[in-house]
Amino acid sequence: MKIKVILVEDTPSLRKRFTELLSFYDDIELIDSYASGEAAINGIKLLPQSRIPDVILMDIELPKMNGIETTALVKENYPEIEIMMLTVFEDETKIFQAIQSGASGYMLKDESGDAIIDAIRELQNGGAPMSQSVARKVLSFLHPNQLPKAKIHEPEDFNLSERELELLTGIVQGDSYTTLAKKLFISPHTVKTHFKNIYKKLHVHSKATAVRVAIDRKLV
Amino acid sequence: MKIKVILVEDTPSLRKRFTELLSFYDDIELIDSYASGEAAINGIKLLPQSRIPDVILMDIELPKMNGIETTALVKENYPEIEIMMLTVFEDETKIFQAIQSGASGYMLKDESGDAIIDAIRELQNGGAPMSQSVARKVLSFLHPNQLPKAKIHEPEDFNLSERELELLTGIVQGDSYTTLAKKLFISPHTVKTHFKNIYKKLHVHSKATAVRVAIDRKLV
DNA sequence: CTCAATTTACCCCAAATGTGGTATTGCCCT
DNA sequence: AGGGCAATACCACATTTGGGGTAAATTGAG
Repeated sequence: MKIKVILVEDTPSLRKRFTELLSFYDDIELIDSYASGEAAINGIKLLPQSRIPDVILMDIELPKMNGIETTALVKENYPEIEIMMLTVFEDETKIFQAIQSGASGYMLKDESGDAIIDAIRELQNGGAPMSQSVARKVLSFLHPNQLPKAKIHEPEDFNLSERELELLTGIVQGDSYTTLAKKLFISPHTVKTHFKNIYKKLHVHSKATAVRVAIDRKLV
Repeated sequence: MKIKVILVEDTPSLRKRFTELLSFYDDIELIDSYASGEAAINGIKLLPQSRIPDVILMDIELPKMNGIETTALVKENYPEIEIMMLTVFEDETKIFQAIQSGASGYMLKDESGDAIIDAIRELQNGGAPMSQSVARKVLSFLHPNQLPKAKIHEPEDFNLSERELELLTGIVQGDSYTTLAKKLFISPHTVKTHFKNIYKKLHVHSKATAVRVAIDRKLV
């Protein structure tokens, strides 16, 4: 029995690449491909029972309804379909949301064709294929004490300065004032000063609430 | 440069199996093997800098000090060593604790030799190799809809009691121990006791991290 | 009924945090 | 040249927190 696959990808060149890739393997059958989440949702509805896919390759960065929302919708109606996210980004938030929405695989688009094919098979087989760096980040979600520190910010139009955000990120990741001071090569006094200012700007009075606000407002 | 590996495994037959396995690959060098956590801790201390391993293969089921405790100790002193757990069980609690203790790989012992070797390479390379079923379970920790499943299971030591969840909700909302005590009509001492227990279950050591974990894992 | 888990409560003490200050340096902007 | 602001650093002091104990009453399952 071939693994029935559906592709959701808006970039024509990538759609072509994956279509060709899948056609090479005779244990895999590409049922259909769609350029948007809406099209996929509607398209799958029209399929006869025998054509319901086993696996969906889902681009995260889709126009309008993105891959994460689409995944949530698909899983709602077809919980047995396995979904593999495809993306160029290894953004922690996206990874986390993708998993929450019901995806069981998360591969970066720059993986080799072989890796993608293997991942499809593994997914079908009950596994959870992830690109190496993604797997590490997933573990880090469960590992409060040493979360990855990467995090590159874009436009900082907020009240908080760059530095303040850096400090805030630190405490969200569980650092104490002193460890934060060591990490940033500044005095613990300075860290305290920064937090006094951060607290004023966020209108909070404790680390715990600062963490809460930071996460809620997606500051970090 | 060969990948320097240390093996911690108490079963002689398995120690033999892995020792032989590793000897077949010339990009991997078995530095030493130990039959207990204590021996490993002491042995590693005596190694010259140049012989500090890159990877430790750690049996979970060790006598006295188990693999999880040993891992935590090793990572405390050598955070750069990558640790791969080896076990016959795919017990959710063990998986969770292993990750918390600092392991980045988790392979079942019945994997093929090739799979183990690939996993060592992947670990060294920044990945997080996991047996298929383990990877699925890891995702399930992050999947809110499947979390209740953990509750059905055995004494999962990360399952907070009703009351504990109530307390946790309090601090996520910014309460201090004392205000929480007033709200719940209990003594501040009791609040402290609860948090000591909550921290143990969540494997955290501060309000800030507790808040982070609570939100991430959708406990509140 | 009995045992285990939960919830309650207290002691002690070290460490971390929150708040009030003041002050210097360097930078951008006008 | 001067004003504003971000980043740095320090002092002092009260409060909160974290971690080590111990131990009671209550509840629930078997």
